[in-house]
Amino acid sequence: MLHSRSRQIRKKLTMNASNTQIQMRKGLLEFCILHIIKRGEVYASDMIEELTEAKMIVVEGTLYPLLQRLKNASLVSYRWVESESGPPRKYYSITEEGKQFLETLNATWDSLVQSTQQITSKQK
Amino acid sequence: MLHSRSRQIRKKLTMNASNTQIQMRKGLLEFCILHIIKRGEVYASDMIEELTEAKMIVVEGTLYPLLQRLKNASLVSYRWVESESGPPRKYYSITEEGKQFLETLNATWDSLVQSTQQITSKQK
DNA sequence: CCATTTAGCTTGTAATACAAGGTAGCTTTT
DNA sequence: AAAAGCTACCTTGTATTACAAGCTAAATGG
Repeated sequence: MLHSRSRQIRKKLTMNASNTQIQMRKGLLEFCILHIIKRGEVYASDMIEELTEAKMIVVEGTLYPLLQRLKNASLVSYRWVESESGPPRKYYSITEEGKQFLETLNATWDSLVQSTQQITSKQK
Repeated sequence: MLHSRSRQIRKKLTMNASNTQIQMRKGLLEFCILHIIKRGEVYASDMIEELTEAKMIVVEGTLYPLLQRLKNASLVSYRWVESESGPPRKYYSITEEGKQFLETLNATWDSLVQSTQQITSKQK
């Protein structure tokens, strides 16, 4: 077998609180990252820091592919910036297209929160 | 080829508002369905009706597997009930375990909303 | 030169929603 | 009674995303 290196077998997580959090987070990260980038040029570590402060967990293996998707969709752009202490960094900015998309995401999120509110607060 | 029957090729949807809504909804349906079932015995069409009223779109192909997952996790149970106009229905109820799980989901959701609020409302 | 840190990236897996079908029971129409 | 229609439940294949667990390369410090 080619990939015989010990990759940990992930436990099945269906219907478990930790998995539910992961599932609920799907799509939300994209929204949050766009908001963070919109506030000003940032690179990956800045983003992770901001998200962590807000208790929104994200790991690098999630963030980098997400940034690539945003870039491919022309919602963000980046430029290389030399660092004073380490390898160069990709600093991201939002594009006009990204700002417009973010507007629709705001509406999507608000609508979703409202729907959920309506369903979960309804009485017998 | 065995499955040569014309199954519509789904358009790639990455970074598109409609897909984002789908992604954001992930995990949320489970939460909403548990809430609906907690309020009293219901069958699939009742659930779809309630969700649709709240503008939370869901199709049967999503709902039935979800109900099976909830059942397998012992979070809900069901009994067959004869209908006056059509085939029998599965009426679902929440279990004790389901109620407890729902409590943790409430916390997960609240926390997620708060994190998102913090990130998306922050100023420069 | 070598170890460490930092930055960016890749691969394989798992979970969920959806599209687009299908089967079977019951009712209504012909 | 047969055909047509509706209702309820279910299945299969695909797409998307997040995660675990790795990797490479640049810069720094000893």
